[in-house]
Order: sequence, then C-alpha cells, then structure tokens
Amino acid sequence: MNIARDNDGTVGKALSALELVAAFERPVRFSEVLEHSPYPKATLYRFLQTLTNQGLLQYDPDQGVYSMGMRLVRLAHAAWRQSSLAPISQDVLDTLYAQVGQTIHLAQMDAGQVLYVEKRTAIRPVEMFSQAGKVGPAYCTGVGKAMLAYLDDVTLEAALQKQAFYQHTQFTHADAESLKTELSQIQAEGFSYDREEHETGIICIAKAILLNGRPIGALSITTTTVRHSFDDLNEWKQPLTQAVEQIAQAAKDWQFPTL
Amino acid sequence: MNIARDNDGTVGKALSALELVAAFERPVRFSEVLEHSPYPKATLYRFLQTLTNQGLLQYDPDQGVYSMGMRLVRLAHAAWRQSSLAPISQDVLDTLYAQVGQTIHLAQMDAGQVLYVEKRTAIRPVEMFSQAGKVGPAYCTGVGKAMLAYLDDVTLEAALQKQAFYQHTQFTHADAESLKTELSQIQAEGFSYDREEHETGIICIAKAILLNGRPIGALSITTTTVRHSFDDLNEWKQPLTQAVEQIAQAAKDWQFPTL
DNA sequence: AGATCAAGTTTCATTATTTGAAACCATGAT
DNA sequence: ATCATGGTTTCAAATAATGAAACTTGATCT
Repeated sequence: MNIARDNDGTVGKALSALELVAAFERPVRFSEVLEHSPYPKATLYRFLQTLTNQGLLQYDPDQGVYSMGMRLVRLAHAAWRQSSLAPISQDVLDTLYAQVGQTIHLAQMDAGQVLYVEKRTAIRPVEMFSQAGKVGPAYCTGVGKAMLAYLDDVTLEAALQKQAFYQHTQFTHADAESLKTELSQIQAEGFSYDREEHETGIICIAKAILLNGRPIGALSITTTTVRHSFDDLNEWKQPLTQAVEQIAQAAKDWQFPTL
Repeated sequence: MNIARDNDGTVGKALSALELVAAFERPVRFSEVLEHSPYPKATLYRFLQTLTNQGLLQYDPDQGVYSMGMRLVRLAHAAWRQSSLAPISQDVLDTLYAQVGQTIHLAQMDAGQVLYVEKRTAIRPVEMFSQAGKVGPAYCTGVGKAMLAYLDDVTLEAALQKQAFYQHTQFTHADAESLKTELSQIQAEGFSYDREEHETGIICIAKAILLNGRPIGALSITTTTVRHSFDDLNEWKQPLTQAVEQIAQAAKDWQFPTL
C-alpha cells in the first residue's frame, strides 16, 4: 500500500533510527545501535535523545540502555480503533470461526509486508499484542498474495521490490515473474491459496477485502495437509466470501459515520 | 516517567500533528485537522504528507481522509515485546487471578498518564488492543498513585503538572497538595488505594513494581463496594505483593539476557 | 596511584532542511 | 460564468540538523 518510505527529511531519518532499536528484540546500548547505523555518532545520539524525549523510546539510566517507548502502544491503540479492520470484524470472525473451526487470520498491508491484525484459534482465544502487530512476508502467504493481486501497477512494483523471495519450501515462488503469473490468476478467480509455500504441511485459502477496488485487507482460513487436501479448501469459499463481504460493508459504513 | 516532550525540533512537531489525527477517533479530512492545529496550512500539509509516507498515517484518496497508519501497530508490537511488562508477567497474572478472582490491571506510565498494558477479567479473556494501550488518569487511580509515589522530585513535579484533577466523584483529589499528602503515605505503607475516586462503587488496591528504586509499573486488584469493603482489600496484600515481586524479579532478569 | 582505553556527551561553524505567505489549482455550488 | 472552498505547490528567508573533533566519564590494566 505504501510506496517509498525513503528518508524524507529529518522525520524519516529519526524513524529509521527507531527501527534500528526495534530490530533488536531487547534493550540496547548506544554503541550497539551505532554499529548498525548509517549515521555518525553525534547524529544518532541526538536522534535517540529526541526519540526518548518524545516517548517513542525509553532510556534506562542504570543500565544505559534504550528500548521501545510506551507512547507507541498508546498510538497503536488509536491506530487499532481508527483504521484497522479488527474492531469492525469481531463478530464476523466469531461467526466464521464457528462455521469452519479452523485458524483464521485477518491481515492488512504495511510497506509491502503482511501485518496480522486479528486471529481466531483453538488455543487461548487471543493473546493481545503478542499476536497482533506481527508481520510476515507477502509473496508466500495466502493473505499476502490476495492483497498483492489487487494492487495498482505502481504500488505493486514497489511492493514486489521489497519481497525477499526466500525459498521457505520447494513450493515458494522464487521470483517476481512467477509470482505475477499467479497474481493475475488470483484476481481472475477471486481466491488465493497458500500451497505449503511458507511452511511445509500448512495450507490456506484467502480472499482480499476490497473497498472501491483497493485491497484494504485479507482474510484467510488455515489448515494442515494432515487434516485437509487442497480440494477441501474450496468448501470454505462460501463462508469465506460471506465474511469478506460483511467486513467490506462494515468498512464502507465506517468511513463516514458522520455523514 | 517522561518529563518534557515539548516540541524539540521537527520530529516533535510532526508527532504532535500525528496526535492531532489520533485525537479524532475516526478518519479525518485535512481541513478538520487544520482547525485544531497550531501550524499554518502549508506546514501541516507537509507534516501529514511526511507521516503518510512513513506509514504512521494512511491516506484514503477516495474520501480524502487521513487515519492512523499500520506501521504504528508493528512498532507497538516491538515495544510490547521489548519493553512492556506484559510478556514477562503472563504467568504471574494468571496465578494471581486464580487466587483472588477479581479484575486485575497491569499498568505502566507514559507522560504522566497511566497506560494499561495487560488485564485479567471474568469476561472474554483478553480483547487485544481494544484493552491494551488504553490510557487513564494517574491522580485518581490505584495504579497511577502507586507509581507517582515513587517518582523522584523532578519527574513527579512534571507529572503533577499534567494531571487534570477533574472531580470524578466526591472522593477525587482536587489538587496537587492533597494528592502529595497521600503519596507520601502510600510510599510509607507500600500500598495504594482507589476509594471510589475515579468511579462511584469501584475500589481497588494497588502496588508499584520497582526496579532499582524506580517505578516501572503497577499492579492492581479491583472490585466493587457491593462485593467488598475497604478492609477486605487488605486481605489481598499478600498475593499482590508476591505477584509484584515476581514481576520485578522477571524484569531484572530480562534487562540483560546476554550477560 | 597513574595510564590507557572505550563509551558516551557536548561544541560550533557549516550545510541542509524547514517554514509559511502567497499564489495556484480543482471542484462543486450559486 | 462566477464565486467559494478545500487542497496543493512555490520560493526566498529563517531555522534546525549535521558531524568532525574535542571533551568527559568510568572502567581496566600496569
């Protein structure tokens, strides 16, 4: 959905410094960040200072380490309510889960990657953030391909640029060409499949959620090769389509609650 | 925990523009934001453009509206794992909830406000982000006062400055002086209480989670006046203390997993 | 103790970015 | 056709960011 996200101005650079800290999955020292940073010492230092001031990072003076700030959680809460499909999809997901009894994922796109915003599983209903906000690749997941299939040319090219095309399994698409061929097929058919492209034994059927022709998210039903065959996936087309349409309608209504 | 967060530089200003959008709880037009903004048209316009480029906002060209971007959710996910108490507290919270059977809140501090990061309730285990990331006042909640009580003078003053002291009920602290008196008492006693200060009928006992003398969060057990008296709250002192100590220990261990 | 070294912090002249008034453009209403 | 409204672009002036180098701190070694 997003195109460039290159360094435009100071804000872009500061945010890229924030991502550097995020990349570590633990609190980090200044020097550790510096090693991975393209910025000179003084510059990076000031970035981290500013980000800390702003609450996007927090600094522990005892250990001299930086970690991600809680302001992000508050902002994400706003993002969640304001523009994720999750809050308007709760009931639909519950119904769909009751119908099919398989793992369900609701995802959106962020910078060419898949971002999971909600799910339903057999174990522990939902585990807060540990689940939401997770990212995954687009080129080898059902939801990812479903959304890519409906992107306009410019956005698609930008997104393809960012795909790693890492060969997770023998079925993973190896390059953009191969993927593109499947994308047009997905668009024609309306459904996208993951045929053990991401993980052996895991398959899924997915469908994009469209609003005015643009993909605003995707919904998938996942299962294993042990429990189901590829053909079985098609039996869920009807409930999946219904759920997708309901979410699309809810999203439309949400756009302008005031008008 | 944070002090200033005033406009330092371009990053600070851009983020304050982001907050403007967040304040609306729906997608907004440019002109709506402009009305509430201290910045001139062209400047705000460029801020929103930059933020959109960076994925902190998203723009819907059909409706011409901005809303919070999904990159925030991804960043918050990192924040959540890296520096919230939630991931390391799961087991402790489960145990505590099993012991007391009352609503439990785990909170941290952000810019003088209370930020709820995890909870346990009777209904629907947890509701993802709709719960996490919520903010509340510090001056009239158990967790808020517990944390305030252990802040150093400078940080405390900055935090008090931000309290609204809105008179929610007849028991709400009306000013900083009155609150300060209770804070020293809380520090002496080690426990903080909400005696219907935020909402009539709702009471709680809370305790700060300390690391090297600094409050890194707080834990509370909430109930109602219908079910329990003020004195009853004290029966939870022991399990509450134990839970707090376990979380503090876990936080200490987490600081340097590599050493 | 003193010397050595690494990590973190500050300075300041240079350079690049941001700023915002005003002009411009697009769209829809009168 | 004209006017308003909301949105977008321009460009010289004002401001903020930059980064090499100097400095401070604190830990480790001799």
